[in-house]
Amino acid sequence: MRQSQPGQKVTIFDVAERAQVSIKTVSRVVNREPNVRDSTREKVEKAIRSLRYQPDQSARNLASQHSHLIGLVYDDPERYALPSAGFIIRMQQGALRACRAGLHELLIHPCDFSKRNIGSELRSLIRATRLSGIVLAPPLSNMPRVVRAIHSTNTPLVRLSPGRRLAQEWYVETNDREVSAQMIDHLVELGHRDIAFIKGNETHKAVGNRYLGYLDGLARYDIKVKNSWIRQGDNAFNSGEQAAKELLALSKRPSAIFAANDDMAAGAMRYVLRQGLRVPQDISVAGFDDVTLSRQLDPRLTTIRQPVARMTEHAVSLLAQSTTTEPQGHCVAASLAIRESTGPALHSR
Amino acid sequence: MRQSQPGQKVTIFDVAERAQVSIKTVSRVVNREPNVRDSTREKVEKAIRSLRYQPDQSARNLASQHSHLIGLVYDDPERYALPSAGFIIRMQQGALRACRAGLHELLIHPCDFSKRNIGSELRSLIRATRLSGIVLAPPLSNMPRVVRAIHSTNTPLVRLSPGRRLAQEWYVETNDREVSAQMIDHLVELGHRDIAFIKGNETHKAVGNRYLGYLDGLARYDIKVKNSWIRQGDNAFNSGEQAAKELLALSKRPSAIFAANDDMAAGAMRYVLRQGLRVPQDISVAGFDDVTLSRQLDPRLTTIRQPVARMTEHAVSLLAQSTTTEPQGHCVAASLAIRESTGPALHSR
DNA sequence: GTGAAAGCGCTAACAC
DNA sequence: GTGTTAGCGCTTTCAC
Repeated sequence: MRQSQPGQKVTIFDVAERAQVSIKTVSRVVNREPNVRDSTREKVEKAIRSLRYQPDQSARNLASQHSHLIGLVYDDPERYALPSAGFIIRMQQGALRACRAGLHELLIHPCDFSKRNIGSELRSLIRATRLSGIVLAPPLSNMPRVVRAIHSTNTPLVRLSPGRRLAQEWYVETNDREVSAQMIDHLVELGHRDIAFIKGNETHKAVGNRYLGYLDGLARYDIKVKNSWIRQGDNAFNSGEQAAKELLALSKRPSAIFAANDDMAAGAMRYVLRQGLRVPQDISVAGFDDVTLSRQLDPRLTTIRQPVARMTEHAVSLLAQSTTTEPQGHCVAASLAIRESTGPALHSR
Repeated sequence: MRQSQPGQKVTIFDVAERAQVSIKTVSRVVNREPNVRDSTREKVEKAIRSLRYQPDQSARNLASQHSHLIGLVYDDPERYALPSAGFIIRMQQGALRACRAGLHELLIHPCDFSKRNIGSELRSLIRATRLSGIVLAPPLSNMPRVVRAIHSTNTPLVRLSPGRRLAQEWYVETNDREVSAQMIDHLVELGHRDIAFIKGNETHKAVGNRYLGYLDGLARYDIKVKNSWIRQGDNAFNSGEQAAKELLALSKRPSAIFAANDDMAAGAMRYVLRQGLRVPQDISVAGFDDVTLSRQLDPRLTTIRQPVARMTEHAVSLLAQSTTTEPQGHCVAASLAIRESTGPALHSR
């Protein structure tokens, strides 16, 4: 009858009474702890179902001294034109998936990575909410100051795409370097050997790895690196446009342009098209990230799909084991998304 | 000395002792309650600062019977190609801003709006986390089933862009209809009178209002509505492309196309350009939403900027007053973002 | 395997 | 204005 009284909160006591056990046993069942006889477990589960019992998070948090809250901390895109929105959403999706699998909730905490006191901001967040664990996204995951601040609170931390990985730390990364080399494979297969590269912002180590992958790829085919075909961008659309402008102004033009991210690739492609050249007939263009935009461009952009959601999902699930296991890293492989912006090299046809 | 012992948690008792008051007084100060003498307040605040006291959320949640957690519930974009990512990010930004101003944290809860049991899913979320309030985004905010489920839990709810507003309910909306009419003003000023419209998915009432605004705008200039110039889309890029195809096949073509959202406008623009027509010289195109994409198209899309962040921010702050005040609605005005995809009508030059 | 009792750190109700 | 006391609903010892 209890369950039919709405407003009356069903507590662990009600379940215990109904199942004829102690509250501790109910607690064990709820928390999937061992040392419960199967028959007892079933009895309790039945009581839980019939009463529609749901443990009160606040109470369990207070008693257990942690919040069952996972913090997802990333750079605040408010200052940008939101190019990273898709990235953030995918992180959130992955994190939420893992949170639901465990018994966690997700707290999002965007913050301005250029701020001085970001360390104390996070410390204060952690103290107040007693975060059970933190997933830190790049570029914050590359900032020693931030990482140190979190470590000082003893809160389990998993870093996403950390630049330099320290020993004894949890992290999840992707194979930026290897997959970038694979993009070169793809271009070479199409007959390209004159491949330009637009570098991204070097402070983000993972982006730097893409450049290394480009070099790896060229080396694989004994293609000589040509410095004038390597331009420095800053991850933004405009810098891609600018880089393409410089590349097209060269006496010897590349037949393909590979940019360290999609925004720059999009910028480059726009410039190429505006010059009256065709993509991919005259010049192939490839990016990295597979942002939403890449599918909406005309032609649709060949790019590399980062497994952002799966990385973040994995990060959260690592957090769950972090109290019992030794720190470990994990790599989730990215994959090529070959679309219309890359095609056979001119000379090879 | 206490504060120098890391690991030792500073509690309200420590502060009370340090300030020579009772814990209740400390609690009053922390919660900004009245009935504290200024001198006492200062004394307590000083103690708080010197001990670096931070109230424990879990404890306060348990005692106060609510979580200080605001739930932001929206449709899960996982099924889409993430066109709505920017929208979601902006909602989150606004919500976070208001949460920080109040003493709240933000819980995000994307969910699949096509799922049957979404009502019980939310009820269960509410029971478990004791959400202090919910902000419900469209299209969920238009689903009676969902709204009813939340109301049944007595959790304060503010709906974003609710289609039909019920009496005695909290909501925040924008002036879709009026601002759509303003877009017509803009086009008419450019000399257009042959203006087509691509309708969006009608289940989203706010999108329907954009169509009404289109009609309002035409009426304002005594422009006769031409049914063949009104096409039905489904909010997706492809449907915009399709609509443009149909429009261009007409013997009498419109000189401007206004779509109920940016994705459809982008689709339309792509088709127009692919036909070898120029935008805006031959045909003007306008959208609605100001998604990131709209600024990256070539030409950049004239559109309408929804104050999503401000709406959501306002919604969260309404939640804070919801226990003490009568339900009320609020309207945050949208504004035109005039860019390159609209220009003078052909005949007028 | 299971249970009893003692908190977790705070707020709420009421006394002063 | 301020303090006292009793919970909030659970987890954690530790005993059996």
